[in-house]
Amino acid sequence: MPRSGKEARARLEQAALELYLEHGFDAVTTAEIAARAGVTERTYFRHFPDKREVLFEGERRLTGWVTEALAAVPDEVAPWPAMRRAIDLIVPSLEESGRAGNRLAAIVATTPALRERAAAKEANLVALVAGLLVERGAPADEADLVALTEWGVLAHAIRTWRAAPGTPLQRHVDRAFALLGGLAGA
Amino acid sequence: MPRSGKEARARLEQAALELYLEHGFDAVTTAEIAARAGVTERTYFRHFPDKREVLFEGERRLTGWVTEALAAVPDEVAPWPAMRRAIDLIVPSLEESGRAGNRLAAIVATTPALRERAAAKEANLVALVAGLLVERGAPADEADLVALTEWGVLAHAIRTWRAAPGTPLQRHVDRAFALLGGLAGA
DNA sequence: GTCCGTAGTGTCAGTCACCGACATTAACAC
DNA sequence: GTGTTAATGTCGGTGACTGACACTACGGAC
Repeated sequence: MPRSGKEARARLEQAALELYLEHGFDAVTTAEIAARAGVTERTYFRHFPDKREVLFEGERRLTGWVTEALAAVPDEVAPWPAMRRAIDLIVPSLEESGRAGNRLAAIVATTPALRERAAAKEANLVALVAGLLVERGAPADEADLVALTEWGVLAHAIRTWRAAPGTPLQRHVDRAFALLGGLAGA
Repeated sequence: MPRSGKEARARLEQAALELYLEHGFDAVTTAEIAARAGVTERTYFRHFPDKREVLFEGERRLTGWVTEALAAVPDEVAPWPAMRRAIDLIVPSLEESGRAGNRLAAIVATTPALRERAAAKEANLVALVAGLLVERGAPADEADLVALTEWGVLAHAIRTWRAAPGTPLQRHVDRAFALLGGLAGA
C-alpha cells in the first residue's frame, strides 16, 4: 500500500530512534524496526541504505543550511570571512535543532559504528564546503584549509555549547574563533 | 598450528592488500582473503575485528609516532607550539612511509566503507592528541581546538604533498601553517 | 623424555545485514 | 472501468561476523 511513502519513512525513523534509545543500537535488528513501523524489513532498505543511515536525516538538512548560507554571502568576500559569515548564518538553525541534536549525539557517542558514520558525514561536509569555496573563486588548497579549519572550529563550539546548557551557541562560536586567532596568529 | 601467530597475521595483511588491489574491496570476500593466506575465515576474524581493519595497521604506527613526538616536547611548551613541534618530528616518519601510504590511500579513496573507517581513525587520533595535551596541563577546550586545527593542517599538507610528487613534505607543512596564520590572524 | 599449560587454529552451526527478482496492491488519471 | 505508476510484500540467497568446542604445536617444569 503506497500510502504516500513518506509516512512509512517517517514511521521507520521514529521506530528506529525509539528502539535504539531503548535497547542500544547493537541489540536492535532491522527486522524489529520494520515491524514496529508496520512494514517489512525489505521496505526499510528501500528507504535507507543501511542500518545506520536512518539516524542521519538531520545531517541532510545541515548540508542544505550550509549551502544556502554560503550562497547568501557575496562572492567578493574572501574565503575565510565568507565561511565565517556563513557559520553565523547557520547558528540559529543549529540552535533550534538543539534538543534533537542532543538526543542523537547521545546515541551516536556510545556506539562506535555510528561514530564512524558521523565522522564520515563530517568529512563529506568539509569537502562540500571546500568545493563551494572553490566555486566562489578560491584557490583549491586555500579552500580546503579554510573549510577544514572553520568547520573544525564550529564543531568545537558545538561541543562546548553542549557541555554548557543554556548558553547561546553564538557566544561559543565567537569565543572559539577568538581563541584560534590568538593561537594561530603567533 | 600456532606457528607464532604473527606470521598468519602478516600473510593475511598481504593477501588482503593484494586482493583488494586486484578486484576492489567490495568484490573480495573474507573467505577469499583467508584462503590466499592459507588459514580459515574464522582465523581472519581472530586477528582483525572486521573486513576493513586489515588495511589500517599503518594507522596504529601513526598513533605511536604521535604519542612519542608529543612526549619528546618539554611540558613547558604551550599546546599550540608543542603540537607544532611534534608535527615536525613526525614528518620524517610520514615521508618514509610515503609509498605504502599512497597505495593505501588509493584504495581507501575509492571505496566509501573504507573512507568511513579512515575518517573515524582520524577523529580518534584528534581525540588522542587532545587528551595528551590535557595531560600536559592544557585547558580542555584549548587542547581540543589545537588538536583539531593542527591535525587538520597536517592532513591538508599531506594531501597537497601527495598531489605534488617529489617535493618534501616539510615544505607543505610549513606552507600550510603560514597560510593558516595569515588567514586566522586577521 | 614426559607432562602440562598456553596460544593459535580448525570446524560447525548460527544470526543478521543487505540485495535481486518478481508478484501485488493502492491510488490516481482518463 | 481500465491502465499506469509508485510503494510495498514475498522469497531466496549471499556474505560478514560470532560463539562453542575440539585440536595441535610449542615452551617450560620436573
